[in-house]
Amino acid sequence: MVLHLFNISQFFFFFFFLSWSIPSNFQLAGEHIGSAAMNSSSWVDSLDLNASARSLQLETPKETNGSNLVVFGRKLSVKEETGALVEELNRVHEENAKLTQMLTAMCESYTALQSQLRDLMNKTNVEKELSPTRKRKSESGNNDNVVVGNSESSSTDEESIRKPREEIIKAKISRAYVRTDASDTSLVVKDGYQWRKYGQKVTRDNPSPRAYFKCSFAPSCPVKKKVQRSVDDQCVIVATYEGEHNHLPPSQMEATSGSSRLSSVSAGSAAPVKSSGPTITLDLTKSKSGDEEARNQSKPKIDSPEIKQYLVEHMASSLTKDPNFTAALAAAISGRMFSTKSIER
DNA sequence: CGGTTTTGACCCGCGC
DNA sequence: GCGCGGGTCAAAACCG
Repeated sequence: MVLHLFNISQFFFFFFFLSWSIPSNFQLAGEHIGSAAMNSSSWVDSLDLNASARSLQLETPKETNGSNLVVFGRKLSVKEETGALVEELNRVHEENAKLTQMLTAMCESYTALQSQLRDLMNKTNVEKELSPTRKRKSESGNNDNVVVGNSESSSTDEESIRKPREEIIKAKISRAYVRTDASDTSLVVKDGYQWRKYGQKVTRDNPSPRAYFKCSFAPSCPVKKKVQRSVDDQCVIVATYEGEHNHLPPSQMEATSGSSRLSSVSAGSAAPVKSSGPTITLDLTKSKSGDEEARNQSKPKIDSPEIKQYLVEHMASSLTKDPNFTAALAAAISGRMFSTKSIER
């Protein structure tokens, strides 16, 4: 019975710890989610789950001590327990702060590395894409964005009047390169969003067809994407995104189970068939301010109640999937029921 | 039955 | 003006 009391206190301690530690972590995730993309929630999960597991583990010796006191020592043990919990809480909080600090440093170095990589890829891409002859205006428009969107400011008034909408869209063009199996003919890039294919064309400069997609939330969401295999390397799919989503991904969980994924989600976890190697993904934002755009895309979203709601739900689902947690929860609840019954007597 | 994909037709800008 | 080529539309087919 006392053992169950300890369990229930662990249970509440766990939630207290969770509610204390989560906001700081989430805020941190919000600061860096632009660079870390969708991975941030996963480390938040693992961090908290590990911490909770550790806290449970650390308290197990007390159970044996408490069980010796049985009935008349209950009040005393609860007091001791409270003191120990406060102590433990302080310790865990300190540890959490340290971890947060480490994480911040890690995220900063990650961001720096990513920007370096982006610069490098932009350089090589500009060299590569400026060499072939450009016939179509739409493609040259993309290249204008490669040259850090100079055309937007330097373009003539006539042009801007003629195609104002296009200019706006061009300002938000980004590209993603996804490595897939060459035998995989489907032009599917799983990026967490749902797309509706509305056309396919064989272009002149590339034997492989180009597929045109609109966001499934269209017309409320104006985002489009073009997907085509690279001329140089048939294993590489080039996805060109136009515009910004004004909503959350329908299911970010689905995005992690695809054959080829955007962002740096671990490549080997759930891609049994199609991926021939590690998925190399580079978000080459071609607009004037690539980093700014990435931040703008992420920052307002992480602060929005939808994201918070999603993270809470994600957290809850992760917890319920954890057998240790469910076992502890069941034990705690049953323990609570038994203890209250015995107190009533 | 509703949503998605396919695919030929159409539109539009550009170069000649 | 005409042809070319990229982008889009929309009806039919397909699918769960």
